Amino acid sequence: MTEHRDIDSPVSASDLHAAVSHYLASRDYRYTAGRRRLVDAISAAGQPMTLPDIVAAAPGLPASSVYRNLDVLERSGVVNRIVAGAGHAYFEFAEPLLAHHHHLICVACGAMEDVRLDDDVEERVDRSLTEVADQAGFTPLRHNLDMHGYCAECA
Amino acid sequence: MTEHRDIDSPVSASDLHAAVSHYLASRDYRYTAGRRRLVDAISAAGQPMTLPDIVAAAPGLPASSVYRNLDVLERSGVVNRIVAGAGHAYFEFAEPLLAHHHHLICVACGAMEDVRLDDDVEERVDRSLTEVADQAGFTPLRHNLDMHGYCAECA
DNA sequence: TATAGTAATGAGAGCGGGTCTCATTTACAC
DNA sequence: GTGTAAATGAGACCCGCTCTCATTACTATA
Repeated sequence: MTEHRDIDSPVSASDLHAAVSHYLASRDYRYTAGRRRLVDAISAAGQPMTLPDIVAAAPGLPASSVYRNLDVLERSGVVNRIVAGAGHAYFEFAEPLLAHHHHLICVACGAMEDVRLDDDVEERVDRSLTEVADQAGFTPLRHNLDMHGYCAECA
Repeated sequence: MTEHRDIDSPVSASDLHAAVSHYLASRDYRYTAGRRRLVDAISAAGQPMTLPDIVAAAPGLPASSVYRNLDVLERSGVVNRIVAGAGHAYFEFAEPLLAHHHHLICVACGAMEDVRLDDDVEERVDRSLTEVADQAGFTPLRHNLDMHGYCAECA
């Protein structure tokens, strides 16, 4: 299982399990074998995965358990759920475990690729959004910036 | 049915039907009574609507016809489908009929509000994204920038 | 105005991603 | 060890959405 990561991770692979364990423990969740296999699969992929991707990477895990544990991991801040369009949702590590980034989403085949923007662009977007949110009495948690189009293969 | 629009529309209410008719005709679609009622409902709401919202605003329209006609309107570039998370998708007028904008999405109640950012921020985001897309051999169509958090009522 | 021919409609069955239930198993606390 | 609570797995279930198909409404041509 090769460790491949398009986006630099702030957490080294060796610390990943320790970090996840800590996140889970802070919510009184246990870091069981099944959840460890999930984390391994997502870590090895290095890009957003659907449930079939995950099951393919960790065969034998029943769908109901995978969905439930992805939910637990999401609730604990370990994983983000990306609902891009029709079909399956995508999952990847959440921001503390993976650097802030965005997605190129192919409207033809659904492929999803991680990309980073310049820090100053990020900063300006964040400032602008926060300002607008304030005016609306909205309490920001995170923003979500995706680009939709055709990937290299579908273009 | 009061005409209420959070985001300024580039198309006046009186021209709306003419514009929609033109978009549909360019795809060899007809502007039928049912589709006209859909457009009226979305126009009156002035914010993204789910299917139950639309049926409530235009009672009597069967769900299958509404979904099919929303699909036709989307294919013709009249309407955008916003898949924000679990539950229903949201629909609103597409960019030529509604100024470019983004969304504040409440993670608690699912409410969705339209907001605009400064033009220069938009421009920088677009330039930055296009650059990154080019490097990946990705052909951009549009970008999607949403803020997730708690709305004024759920905060 | 009659007549095709084609698009649109409505009702309901069907699909599929995701969730719930519940009996069983596993892991932590004492 | 023992008691208690969490986690698991299998499958039924839910629900947003799409498909099918018979019927109806347009539209184009003569």
